[in-house]
Amino acid sequence: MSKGGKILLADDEPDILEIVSYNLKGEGYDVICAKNGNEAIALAKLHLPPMIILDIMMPEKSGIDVCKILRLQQQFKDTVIVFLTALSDENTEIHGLETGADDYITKPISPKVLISKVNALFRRVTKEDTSILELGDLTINREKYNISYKNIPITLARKEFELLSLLASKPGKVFLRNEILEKVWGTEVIVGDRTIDVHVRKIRQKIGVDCISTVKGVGYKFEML
Amino acid sequence: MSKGGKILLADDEPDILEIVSYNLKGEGYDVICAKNGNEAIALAKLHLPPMIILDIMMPEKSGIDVCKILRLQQQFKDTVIVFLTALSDENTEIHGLETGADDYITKPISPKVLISKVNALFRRVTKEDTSILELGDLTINREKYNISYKNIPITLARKEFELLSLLASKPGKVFLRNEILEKVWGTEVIVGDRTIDVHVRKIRQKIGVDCISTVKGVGYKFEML
DNA sequence: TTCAATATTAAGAAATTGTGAAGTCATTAG
DNA sequence: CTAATGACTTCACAATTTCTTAATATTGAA
Repeated sequence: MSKGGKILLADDEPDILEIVSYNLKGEGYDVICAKNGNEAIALAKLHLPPMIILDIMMPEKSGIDVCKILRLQQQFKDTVIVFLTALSDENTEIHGLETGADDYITKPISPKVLISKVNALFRRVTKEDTSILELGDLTINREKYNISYKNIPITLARKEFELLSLLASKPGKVFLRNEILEKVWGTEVIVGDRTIDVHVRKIRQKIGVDCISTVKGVGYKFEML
Repeated sequence: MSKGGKILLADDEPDILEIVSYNLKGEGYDVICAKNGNEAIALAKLHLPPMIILDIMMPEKSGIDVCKILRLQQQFKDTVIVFLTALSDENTEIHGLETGADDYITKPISPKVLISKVNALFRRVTKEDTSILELGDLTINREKYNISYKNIPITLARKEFELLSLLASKPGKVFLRNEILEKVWGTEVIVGDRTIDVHVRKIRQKIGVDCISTVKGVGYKFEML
């Protein structure tokens, strides 16, 4: 499942840039790299990423300086800013958080910790309250991960749920097969042509009412009849 | 099923007043109705309800005005204020939140969403019973760090307790494995894939009833069956 | 009618979770 | 100080469910 979030990463050490960006890309993030503080500020203004990871020790401008400068601007009010800091320097860590950072990651960087933190922070900003969808007799509860038709609970497997959830998020809209693959399966996973059909069939079968209609040659759409 | 909470509801449309108050009363709330802004302020001062639902477009004083006025007074510092707003006007929504509202509900009003939000907000205010959770025959005492099933005390280890406590804090909600790791173990600690399962098994074993259900590929949820 | 697109089916691949046993670590009792 | 205990984690593999594929039938738009 593609997360599709942009992350601006700034560090003067090419190795760090390389390893961190590799890991984040593997998680589906869009990574923009900067080699120093000034470049970071310029790219931040250009891309307005929801998350910025800054090394503290950088030429031109330190991560702390960059953070201070960005925080002064309204458009970076809600941006998540994370510092990269050497393990030894605890004072800097504290200093960083006081400056307006949301978290910090200590070097040497453990890919697992990095990913875990980034995911956690990202989830915090992307929390949508679209948890309950009501569509006629059909109720989809994203939080409870279940659906019910005429108040009778129906169990869907993960892919089925995500597929239905996607289609139902915009009733009437036709989702192209590509679009569905990208959002439910992600860009990296390749599956055969018939996979979507099979899932659609299972959903139709389980719900018992045809709320998904086929638009031949185009895609599928959710439609309560 | 009386929750015993008072809610002040202000709207100039009798139909809305009717339908919202009907639904809230059905949930056990005490509803006080006001037909305009001034009446809302007067009734708020009289009853001091823990929650106030305000339509934005009202004669005499708009919901936003009412909110501003109330927020200036110490006694409404912790009152939960929710706006009713027409779906179209997104700017107003934002404006509302900036004015000091806690949430907003868009028209047309879906009873389920309404109730769900009101319950959630009410729960947030009524934080007192955070320490003792009662879920059917299961009682979780967060303060004493122990639980009992059908009045028989059961001893859980710390991680087990925290895990159960987390899941039970939102019955029905599916907690992703990531979410669980983050909240019980923290972002820094990395544990293997099977760790959560093992703890879940121990909890199931000790309680004897399967109150934790697996949502394959997603996570776990608490559910008294 | 034609034919590419979609539906259907069943089977087996793949992924995820359950389980028992064993190992590590810290704390406590003797 | 040492052994014993219990909490926590890991591992290997079993059990289960979910997902995908491939083969065939059916559909519907041009």
